[in-house]
Amino acid sequence: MKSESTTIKDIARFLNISASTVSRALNNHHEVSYKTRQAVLKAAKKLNYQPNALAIGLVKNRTNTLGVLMPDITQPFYSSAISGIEYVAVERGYYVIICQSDESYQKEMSLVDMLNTHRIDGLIICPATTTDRYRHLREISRTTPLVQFDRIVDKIDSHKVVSNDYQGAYEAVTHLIQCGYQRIAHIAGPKQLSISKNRKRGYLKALKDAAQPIKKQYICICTLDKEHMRWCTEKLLDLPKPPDAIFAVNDPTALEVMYVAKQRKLAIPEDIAIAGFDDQSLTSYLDPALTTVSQPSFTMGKTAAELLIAQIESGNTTEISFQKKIFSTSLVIRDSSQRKPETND
Amino acid sequence: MKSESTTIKDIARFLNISASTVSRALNNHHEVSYKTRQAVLKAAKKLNYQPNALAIGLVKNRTNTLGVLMPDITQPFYSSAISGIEYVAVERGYYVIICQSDESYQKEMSLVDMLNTHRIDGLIICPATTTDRYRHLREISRTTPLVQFDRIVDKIDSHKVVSNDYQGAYEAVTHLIQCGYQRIAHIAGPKQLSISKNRKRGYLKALKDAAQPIKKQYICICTLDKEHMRWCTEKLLDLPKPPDAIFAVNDPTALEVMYVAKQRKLAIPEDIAIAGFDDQSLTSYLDPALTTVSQPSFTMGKTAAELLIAQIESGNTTEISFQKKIFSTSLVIRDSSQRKPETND
DNA sequence: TTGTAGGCGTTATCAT
DNA sequence: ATGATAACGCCTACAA
Repeated sequence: MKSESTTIKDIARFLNISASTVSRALNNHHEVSYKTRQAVLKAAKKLNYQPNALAIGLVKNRTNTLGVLMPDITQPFYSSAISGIEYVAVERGYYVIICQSDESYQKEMSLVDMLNTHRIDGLIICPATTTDRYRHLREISRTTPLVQFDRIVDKIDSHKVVSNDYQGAYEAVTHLIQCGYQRIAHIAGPKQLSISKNRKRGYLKALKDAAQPIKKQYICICTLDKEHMRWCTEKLLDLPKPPDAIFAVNDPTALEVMYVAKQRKLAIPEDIAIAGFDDQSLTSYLDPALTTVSQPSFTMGKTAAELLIAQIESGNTTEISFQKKIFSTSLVIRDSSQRKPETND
Repeated sequence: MKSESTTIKDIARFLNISASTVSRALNNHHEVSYKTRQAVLKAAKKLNYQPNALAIGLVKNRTNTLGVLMPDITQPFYSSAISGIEYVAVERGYYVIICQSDESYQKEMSLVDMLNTHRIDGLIICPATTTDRYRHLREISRTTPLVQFDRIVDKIDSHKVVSNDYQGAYEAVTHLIQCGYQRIAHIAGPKQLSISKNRKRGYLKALKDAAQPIKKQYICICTLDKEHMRWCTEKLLDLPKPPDAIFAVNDPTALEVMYVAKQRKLAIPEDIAIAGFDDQSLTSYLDPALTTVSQPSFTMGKTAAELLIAQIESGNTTEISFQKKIFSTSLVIRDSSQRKPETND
């Protein structure tokens, strides 16, 4: 079935010229006569010629292909970032191979391997929640330009693109405090993730700055499994003095908090306020609409691709100075955190 | 940067044997002594050998790679299908290249081209809304196994995987009728899409079977742009006799209907009922929770991959008899369509 | 069991 | 301006 694709040799034979001339004509090498170029292009069209990227990659040692490895492409934050990556990739003549690790360290490693094997020109990666060893990153970064995205490992040298998780969390929690909530809990992400650490730091600092007590039992470390998100929520709500607000490490978690709260017939935001992180597209349609920290995911994706392509095309001549781009977040205040919406109106 | 990857020649030199022996050892060719195989494997590990998929693909004319081309990977229906595809692909030793057309015919064509150029072994495709010519499909299907997914073109020979759109729509509209709604409108998808046609047919048949009048002004053909979804809703609600229920061609559309209805302070489902199609993950969190038609997207993806791989591995010996797998849907009744929830309790 | 040689489709170098 | 040739990394007859 895959047998009869035409090659430059076929074109050459068809026109009674050499394969190298055909190759040159196809690649706009200036040293080929207008006439032959036209003939070649015409023949190529007629014979339905499709270049073989494998062969080209083999000789050029370049594939014009970027790898993108994300934990879960169904999450709007990632899919929006992917759109941003694709946007600049296409513009710059690169193809994109998208992969998802499903938050599995094993799958992540095997995918990095396959991407390496496919000789991608560069990789944008956001590690899985379960990834706590980084040899695969360090190794691929020695041979392939790498950009770390969102969840990063500081000690690994590469460009990095993140948002200001610390600041975003700080603002969200400060907002809750200003709304009068007194017992603000936090469902945090796995400890090894940079975003978890930074968002938790923001949470703690906000409490501290407002002279609110920090209580250990109000902080729950979540694996980010759906089940565990609910379990954490239940645990918090079952405390003798349950929290009156929950700041969740991300929107999927906030959603589960809301689910459990509704099941318990708690009024949101009267009995309990909820805030998330990400600004996923549907959060504004929820009841009540979710207060959350918005990240410029599309722009972040674009930036990651730009850094990556720049590094690829730098030719590696000089030592690269790696950049860490930190994007500002913005707090989106909606109904899930405003105890008395529209009273002073 | 991409220079120093080790090849089988390096291993051969290292061990003072020939490259072909190394190749055989690496591929478990039974005619190689246990001793040399062990030595080769050890050396491969030590030198950190990574096979070059380009070279292998070039000689084998097989890449062990499947292409997946979807309109929009952010929609849960598609991303869930992709997960299903990946699930069986990984199991069977295939890699998956995911692409999205962003509902653009141009992008779709150029992506098909690039996938072809990369010599994928097979393709699973769901065409863009704007795709109304199918030469690219017909052409790639002549050289590459193809599975049409969800939105299909009947006249193009290939395996097909769809859900029973007609039946699903019929059941949804019948449900609305049974709930007592009298003026049921339909926001349909673009005419060229198979799913639009079939869901509309189901809508019409349900009205007919219930002896409800079919009114042209209650049917709105939508491009599936967000703006146009809202515009269609506005148009329907502005009718002298506005509908008391709207059946939307998919969940994103239903969401926009809900948005507009809420803006107009219409009570759902008292003033107007809403039903969608897809059962996207967040629809159950909405206010009110959305009645919708659920499709087994993950299983559909799995099936598509299975059919594709079977065709790839059939060796094309005999003429293939193409299958059309039609999956049953199931109606998920939630609050957006039940005029008096919890009254008889 | 192992080595040699040729080829997969393309580009690049060197001639002509 | 064009052609011949080697090379990219790997596999596979065929030969030894």
